[in-house]
Amino acid sequence: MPVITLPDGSKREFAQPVSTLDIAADIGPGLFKNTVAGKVDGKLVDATDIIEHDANIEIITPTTDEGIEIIRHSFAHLLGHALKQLYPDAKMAIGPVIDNGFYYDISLDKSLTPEDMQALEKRMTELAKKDYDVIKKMTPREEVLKVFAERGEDYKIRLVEDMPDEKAMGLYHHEEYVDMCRGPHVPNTRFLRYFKLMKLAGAYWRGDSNNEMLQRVYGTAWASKKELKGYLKRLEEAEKRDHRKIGKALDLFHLQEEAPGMIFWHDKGWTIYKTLEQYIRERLKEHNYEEVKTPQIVDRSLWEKSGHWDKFGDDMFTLESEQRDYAIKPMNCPCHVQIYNAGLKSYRDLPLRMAEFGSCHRNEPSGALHGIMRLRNFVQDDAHIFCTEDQIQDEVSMFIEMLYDVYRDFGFTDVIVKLSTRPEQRVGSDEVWDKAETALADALKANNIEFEYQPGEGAFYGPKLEFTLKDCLERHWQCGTIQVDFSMPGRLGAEYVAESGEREVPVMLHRAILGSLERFIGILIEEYAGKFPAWLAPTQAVIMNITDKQADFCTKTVGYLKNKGFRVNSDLRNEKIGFKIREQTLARVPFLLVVGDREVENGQVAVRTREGEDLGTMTVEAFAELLDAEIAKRARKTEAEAE
RNA sequence: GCCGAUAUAGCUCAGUAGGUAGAGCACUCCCUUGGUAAGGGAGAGGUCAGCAGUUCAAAUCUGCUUAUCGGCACCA
Repeated sequence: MPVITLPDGSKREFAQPVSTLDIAADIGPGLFKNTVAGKVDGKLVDATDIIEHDANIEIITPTTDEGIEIIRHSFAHLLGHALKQLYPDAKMAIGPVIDNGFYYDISLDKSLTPEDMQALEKRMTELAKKDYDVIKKMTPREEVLKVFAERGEDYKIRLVEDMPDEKAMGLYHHEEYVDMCRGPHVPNTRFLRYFKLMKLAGAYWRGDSNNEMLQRVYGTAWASKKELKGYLKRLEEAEKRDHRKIGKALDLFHLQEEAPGMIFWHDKGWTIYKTLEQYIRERLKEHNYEEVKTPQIVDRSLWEKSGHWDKFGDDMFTLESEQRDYAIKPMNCPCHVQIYNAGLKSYRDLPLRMAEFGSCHRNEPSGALHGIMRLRNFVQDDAHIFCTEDQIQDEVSMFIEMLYDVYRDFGFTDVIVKLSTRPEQRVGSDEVWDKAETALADALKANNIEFEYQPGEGAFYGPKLEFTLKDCLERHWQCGTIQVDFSMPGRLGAEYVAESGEREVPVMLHRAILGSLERFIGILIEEYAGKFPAWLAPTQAVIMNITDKQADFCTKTVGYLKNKGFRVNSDLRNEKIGFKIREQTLARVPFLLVVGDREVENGQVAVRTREGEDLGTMTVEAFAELLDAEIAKRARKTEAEAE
């Protein structure tokens, strides 16, 4: 008879096999009511699954991470239940859990509309309120196939066919609706209360664009009303940080129909851009990079040699002139190899670090464009390091340090790092790949950086590290990267004279810290919600007068500060000071300087931050020092803030 | 590229029984010279994304095109 050990170490013995629900009931009615599922010897099971042997049991309640995940998963079934009632012709595909919610992919001739989504939501609520029991039945394979065949669930049958070794599947009966799942699921729909259907979208069956497109319904689900409301509120707040909205509101840039995927930078946005570029330039100098500039348009033959014409031909912008084919460069590396090749190189020249703020054009699929995060024309803080195989690890390690140092200046602490390893189609021997992958991993480990592997996701020419940042809606964007390339130097005839006197082919490391400057600025806008730290702010301070009488003093002060290299403006409009403060605050200017008769008399300015903090009155010289100090801090966080 | 939605003044948005457009903010002018998040008044501003079609009549209905948004696929 099973002896059950609970997480606190206490043991209970039962006269016959029991379920997690039975155990919960034995402990108390409150726990019984809150039992979503069980965890038997570390494995999640349905609350009704029978435990026959001695085991360690944990009871999963809605307030745990596992509990809410199960609830979300069951919401997918509830959506299926409602969908099949409203649209009996729908064929159900998959309905998994995702961050904050769930979705279900279905096949249906009719296109679902937002109104349909409301009706679905209503039906789901009605069904859940019936508090019906969800019945799990382990069902033999043949019967499962029969059930789904009767119900016309073609996709479910294909899913069963995907699991040739499984003899039986868990079928979950939601009244007349049946779904298949590994589980566990909630034992009763009373756990399914706090949710909202969020959006409709298309999605390819099995995630393959060669397959038909299904309709996907997304929902969010939570264990309590408070959490649901909190999530929706967070979403709403996050949307206010959208770089497209702020970019327009702060007059940073715009895009228009005539140049899809390409930016028109306005003065203020371009100021940020230039500051960023100049900053990186300083870092490059510190790390012994040389900077070059290469042509925008290059003859087809070079792209054929590099392999891009074959592999990415359709994604390049091409043009023809005087019976020659050209491509607008989609990347800088082949051009950098041309510079490397100009003049014989010795092993003494390596590592050779060649940087360029290279403007690239790629004809991205229309559906991929996204604000300034994904463009058809962008500039990378690109560089290529030509080195020997033995130098790879040191170079990678130095690069990682440099990258993190830069990211810290922007206040980024949450960086997702991925190591993509050899894909099926690749160049180079396994031995060299081993060496390169190990070099990348070791460099990360040496810097104490957590990372995840992405097996098979490397480029055909070598493995790569990706440094990914998140936007306001938690979408991931790759920014920094370093990639080992065994292929291109050889293809383009790069070589150096080794110590032995023999000619050898160097390895090439492609690397970028910000990635695309445009994307990085997009991320920054969302990270700061438009409140750029002083060193990046397009306007660092605005000086405003109370009445016309102080206009001259303001103009003089602006002149003084501009002379010192600060980005400062005056606001001398015939408006009340409250109005000007409001406007400049909304424009996210970090420092607002107010000048009235009192200040003029003492040769001072009254300083206020955009957060509304009063820094008191001070001399213009004192303010210049304050601003200098603020700029020098960049956006680095103190240790406490970084936590 | 695929599925769906959207496109109205500089900006944010109203405008459902088809009858040649409206608000707030911004802008211009006038009054106001006022100490830390909106002082008052007047005025100007739109080929309703583009192109076809239906109709006596189209911002409104239909089709196509373009762009944008949300996903999917892609991302050298």
